[in-house]
Formats: sequence, C-alpha cells, structure tokens
Amino acid sequence: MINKEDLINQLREKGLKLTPQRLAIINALVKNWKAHPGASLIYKDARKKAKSVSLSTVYATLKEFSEKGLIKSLEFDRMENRYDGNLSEHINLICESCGTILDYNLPATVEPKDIARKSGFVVTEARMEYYGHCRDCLKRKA
Amino acid sequence: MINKEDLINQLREKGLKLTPQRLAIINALVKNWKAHPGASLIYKDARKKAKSVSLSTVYATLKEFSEKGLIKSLEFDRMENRYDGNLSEHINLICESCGTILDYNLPATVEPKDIARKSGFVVTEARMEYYGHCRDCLKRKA
DNA sequence: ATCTTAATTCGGAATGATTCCTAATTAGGT
DNA sequence: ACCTAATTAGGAATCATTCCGAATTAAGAT
Repeated sequence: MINKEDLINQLREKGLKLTPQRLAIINALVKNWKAHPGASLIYKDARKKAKSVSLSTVYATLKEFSEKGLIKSLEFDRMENRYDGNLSEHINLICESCGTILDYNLPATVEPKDIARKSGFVVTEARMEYYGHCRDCLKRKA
Repeated sequence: MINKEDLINQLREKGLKLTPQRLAIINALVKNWKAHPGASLIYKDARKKAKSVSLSTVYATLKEFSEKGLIKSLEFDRMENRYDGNLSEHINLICESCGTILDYNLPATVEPKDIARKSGFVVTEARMEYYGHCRDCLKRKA
C-alpha cells in the first residue's frame, strides 16, 4: 500500500532531496502506516534510528509529502492530525474511544450496517467531505 | 432545516436552560445556518442584539448544542470549526479558496462528476469519515 | 412572590498542535 | 570539489479552543 522504494522514487520525481532525516521519516511511515500515525509517533519512531530529527522537520516533511501527494493527511481539531498511506478511495473508521483508525474499502454502496457486520465497527456519526473549488471562485479566477 | 422553535423545544427537552445569551446564539444560528457559521461569526452576530455574550459562552453553547445533537459540528485543524444545521445525511462541499461550505444532498450514488454538473463545484479531494466505536473498544466495555 | 440550587456565564489564563523565523547546514547537479 | 537552493534545528509565535474559579441566574419548589 505504501513502501520505501515508491516513496523515495516519488520524492525524487517531485524534485525533493533525500536527507537522512527524511529517510528516517519514510521508514517510520512505512513501518507504521497501518496505524495512521500522527506527527508525534513519526517523531518518536524516527528518532530511534536517527537522533538528529527535530519535530519541526517532521512537521515540515509530513506537510511536504502530503502536499506533493505521497501521503494523505487527515486533519482534526482536537486530535493530532494523522497520515494515511492508503491513497485509494476508502472510508476511515475513526474510533472515538481510542483513536484507532481503520480502513474500510468502498463497496458499491456504503452502508453503516455492512460496515458493522464486516468490521465490527459501530458507526455513530458520518462525516463525508469533498474538497475543491466552488463555482464562484472558479469564475473569479477565469 | 433548522428553526428557532425547534431549537428552543429541543433545548428544553434536554434539560438545558434558556438564557438571553443562548437565545441570541440561537437567533444567530438560525439566521446564518446556510453559511455553516463558525464561532466567531456567531459571536459577532449574537453581540449585535445582546451585548452580554462572551466568546467563552459562544464556545460552551455551541459545544453543548452539538453534543446534545441540536446541531452538528464540522471540525478542522487550521480552519475554525463550523456548525451545520442540516442534520440529514449530506456531503459538505468545502471550498479551499474561500471557505464556503455548500450542502449537497446524497443521491443514490455519489459521483464527483454529478456534483460538478449540478453545483459547479469541482472536487479535488474527498474526505469521508464515519465516527463510532471499533470492535475492540466495544468488547472492552462489555 | 420568594427561595434554592444547579446550571450558566464571564474574562482571563492555559493549552497544545502547528507554523513561523532565522541562521547554519547540506544534498546533489555542474 | 563547488555552488546554490533546499533543508534543518530549535525556539518563539500563533490561534482556536478549553479550562478555571468566582459571580450570576433560570426555573422548579415552597
């Protein structure tokens, strides 16, 4: 779903430099992608291997990577933002008790009941958002 | 979609008190619900009528209302949180240029192309989230 | 109408994830 | 090896939101 070689190749394609810090961050991302890690987990894990990684760099790198499309960022207000290595369309099942985030691949139709049956996750609230540009803004720019 | 009487009735049903501050906030919510207002807009608008509304109260009230299900909160990390008076299932179309949030009622299938055709909103990124409780947490509580 | 009390309010301080700033360092092409 | 734009560190700044403790008040009970 996400792997070291791909990330490094994409990084090079986008004209980004491969630094020891970024390598440590990439390793942490690949190792933890199932957990949808946040900046603090990446920081902690990257530090184990490379002591010279600062929190600023972790933030800058994760931002850079998600802006360039290597990973996807899941943003929250009270919870730490999380990063997702699964770039295909899917639903993130976010546990309000423990913060665990599970992937749920989209079937033809999206039914909370199906989700509960298949994954044991009980949906209490749905959040679907499509980001983009509204008609007025598109018009204003044209 | 949201109206003064309903909000006041629900508030009473939930055992909450109707204060002048809350009335001002309710009026601001009803007046601005199409804009999916944030705390600052509600604060500004509520102040016009009732000078004695503090920002703390606005935050506390919006939090209380969304926890009790009178409104729905849309949470963001860098953007101010926004509040939605449309409690039926729908997609929020969030403009990354100007922050406008439009409602898009769910048809049978959800196609970005259909959205563009009908609303002029061009989707660049999708975000769908179902909140709830994962199997492990449910097990732990039982 | 007054009393009672739990809920509500206020304003300011605290929080905490994230961004910003600036100087120093460095990756990678020439 | 050299150059230069990119990257990094780390500490300060940001900013929406929450927390705090004291004062006020809505609304049911007497």
